[in-house]
Amino acid sequence: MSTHTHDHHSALDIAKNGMPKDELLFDLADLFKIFGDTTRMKILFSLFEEELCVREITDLLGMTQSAISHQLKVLKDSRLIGNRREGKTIIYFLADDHVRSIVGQGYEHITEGMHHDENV
Amino acid sequence: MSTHTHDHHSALDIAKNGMPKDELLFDLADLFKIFGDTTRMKILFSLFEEELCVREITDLLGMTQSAISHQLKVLKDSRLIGNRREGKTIIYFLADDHVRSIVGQGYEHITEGMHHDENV
DNA sequence: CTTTCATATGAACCTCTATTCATATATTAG
DNA sequence: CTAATATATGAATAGAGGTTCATATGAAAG
Repeated sequence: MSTHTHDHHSALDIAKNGMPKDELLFDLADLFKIFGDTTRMKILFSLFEEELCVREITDLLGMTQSAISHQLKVLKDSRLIGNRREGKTIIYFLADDHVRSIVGQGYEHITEGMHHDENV
Repeated sequence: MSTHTHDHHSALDIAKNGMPKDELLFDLADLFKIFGDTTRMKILFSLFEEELCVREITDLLGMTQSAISHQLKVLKDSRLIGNRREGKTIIYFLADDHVRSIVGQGYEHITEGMHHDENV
């Protein structure tokens, strides 16, 4: 499927190689769409600290169990989180460190803007 | 609750200090929402290479000038891009390197996933 | 088995947002 | 001044996505 010649190219190479295929752009936008929702962001922040079952996340966010489950599915489909069963409960956890990296970069962008003046 | 002993100082500390204020979460989600659109992602990729005026971006993406201008405004309001006037044309450019970092992390997450089995 | 607890899921509803269309603003040329 | 070019913007439309409601699935207890 992929005819690329990269083994592990730094992320910045995407800039040098011109416009990537539409499919990649679509996938990228799709990934960031996941982060672009307050509920999902709260879930991710919750899981930054520790693994949690659905009930715990539901209580933490003060939302309905259904809404949480729906968003957990979205997050899991994007492989940002994983889960395992323990008896009747299901435990969710962060899948990898990209979540922390991505959110961290976003955090920096936002907080840096706070020190500057708005010259628009 | 928190039984972790991690000790990094960086933006990732946000993970340790518990759930941040709702306002920050909202701002973060809002920032990522910007990246969660194919048109805006294409614009950003275009600007990875070089500064471009509105007409050039419009031609590159093959969309209407109005649609592009609307999205350029969204990107500029989020301070992801900047612009300057040169005669009648207005040149747009990336505002800082957070854009590259954030998109790069997302790119890595996606491409790494390609080596694994796809279970959706 | 049936019941209870924990989570998942499909459908409907509603809000949000990206595009289009028409028009406005700004700069330069004549 | 008017005309032409380049970009911006407001309103309306249409589609996507998040929450709710009702229900289904799955595991353990009685």
